[in-house]
Amino acid sequence: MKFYQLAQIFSKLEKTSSRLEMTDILHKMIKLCTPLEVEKVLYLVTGRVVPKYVSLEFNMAEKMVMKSLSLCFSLEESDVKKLYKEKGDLGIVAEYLSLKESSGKKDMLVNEVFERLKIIAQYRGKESQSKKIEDLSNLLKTLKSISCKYVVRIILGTLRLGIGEKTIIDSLSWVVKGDKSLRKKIERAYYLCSDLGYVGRKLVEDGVKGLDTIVLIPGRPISPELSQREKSAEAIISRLKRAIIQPKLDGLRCQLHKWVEKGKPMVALFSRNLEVLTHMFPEVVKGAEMLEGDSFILDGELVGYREETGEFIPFQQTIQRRRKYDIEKKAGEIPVSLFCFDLMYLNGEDLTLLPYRERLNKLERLIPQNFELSLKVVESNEVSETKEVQKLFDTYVSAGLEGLMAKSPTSQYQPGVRNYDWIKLRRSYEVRLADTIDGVILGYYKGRGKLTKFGIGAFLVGIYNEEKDEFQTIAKVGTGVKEDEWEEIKTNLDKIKVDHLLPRVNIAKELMPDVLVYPQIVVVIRADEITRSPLHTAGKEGDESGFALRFPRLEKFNRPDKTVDEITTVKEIIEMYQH
DNA sequence: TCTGCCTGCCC
DNA sequence: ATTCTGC
DNA sequence: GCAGAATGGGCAGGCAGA
Repeated sequence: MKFYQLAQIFSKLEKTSSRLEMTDILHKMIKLCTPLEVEKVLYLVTGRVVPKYVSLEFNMAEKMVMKSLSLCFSLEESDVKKLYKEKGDLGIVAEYLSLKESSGKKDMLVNEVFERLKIIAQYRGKESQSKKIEDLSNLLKTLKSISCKYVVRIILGTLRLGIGEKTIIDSLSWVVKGDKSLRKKIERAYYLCSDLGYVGRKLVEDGVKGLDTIVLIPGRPISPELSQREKSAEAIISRLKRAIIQPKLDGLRCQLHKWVEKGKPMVALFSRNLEVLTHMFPEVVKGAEMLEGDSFILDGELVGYREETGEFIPFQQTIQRRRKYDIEKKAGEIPVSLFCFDLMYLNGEDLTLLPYRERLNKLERLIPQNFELSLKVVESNEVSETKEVQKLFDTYVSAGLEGLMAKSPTSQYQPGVRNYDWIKLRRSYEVRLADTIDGVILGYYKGRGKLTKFGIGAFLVGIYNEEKDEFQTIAKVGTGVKEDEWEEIKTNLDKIKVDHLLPRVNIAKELMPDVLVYPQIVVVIRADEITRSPLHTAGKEGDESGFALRFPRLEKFNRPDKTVDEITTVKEIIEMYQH
């Protein structure tokens, strides 16, 4: 298949909003491919050249791609940037620039483009940046304009077709069966092996029976089960009737594998997105080696934890353990434990099809209660009353935890699935507990993708520093805004546009908005937490860092009842932070 | 050798 | 991570 | 309710250029 054909199909998909229709287009496209092409196309549509558990990235994002476009089409970088701001999509910019160069462009095979992209991804070390830029530029010179659009988007990982893994899985079912009845089966195979290209190729080569060889193997990560959110204890009980309740810890999701190879115990750790974490947490690896049980796969949350005091360490510190160097040193400063909550495999047996209650029992037998080597089983309570859930929630929240997880005691472990078998209730979903601030808009940024048409995709929010008598930034906000609100915000802000940074407004250069405005419009911002910030200027004193909001979102645009004199102050933020 | 920019990956 | 939108 | 696509703060590490 020619890449050009693929690009045309992408173009058609992009114009389609009905998922049924997208599935139809996609499955017909797959039918046109040879098995090897299927494999490659499926990697490409997920913005990769290898399955996601293999760590080969393009290491090329918007800045690098802009450089490549400027080289390819002999433009100043500033002009490319201008076009990007205007069109909100570097793929569209590439297509536009390529179209202006009318000379006859060649067609390339999907396979060729795939190989060229793989080469680009593989460059590393000295001069790798310029090689990537040059290779992409050469590739774009060869391709037709519509192909340029999608090549650029593949590299950026934003194909924007409205097609994700789930839709691809449905399409694969259609390829084999003519309907979506195979979805569950394909989905399970995929989430067990985490290689969509392989699953696609196997299906096309051997049909459904091709999937039978895909089973749980210790050492190979599976996609973790995910949770839905709920807003109250009541909603949880109304969905689950009975639930196993656990504290929600603020760390990194981690899957632990242990197996035996050549008589030696092996251990591997994987992140939520199947990245290898093994070498970063030696204390957890040692713990797993000491544990009885030759082979198992378990699921848990890695979190900074001081055994002596029972104190949990904040996420901002725990995450510093995700590193390549100085591991032992950091391990001394920030010890972690893996708080386990599920067991998917034990001594040769796949446990995923057992009810959760049974998996949990086996887990509790595997890890002794007082096991001290950085491995613990998370506390569980099985309840059926709303007030029991509420009580546990209050307990966990007052202990400074994120909230709770509620799980159906009878559900299987469904890799990669996000449904109401697992429900999270976060501290911040409760209005009375969330941090809310009144801030003033200091400027806004152009939007990308589907927000391009509004000319705004985020805005910068400041609070007031009474000591320095200036506005300082505390968050960028780009979520919680409805489409008509985007329009309203843009209109309002454009009326108070200023063409230079005003005195008494303190913004770090990295956060400088595309459009600055007069500080006048007051907004209510909700957040989960106040954190120290290396970037935002709120409360910043010399070398001391400022403050920022964790997970900021718009609660209310334009509070006409409040004026700029009444917005949240740095002093108040510091009080909230210390609380 | 140091530093800033950029990217990828955690949440 | 949160949130919005079309189906 | 699902699936996808917008958007956030902030950490470490690689590379290029000073």
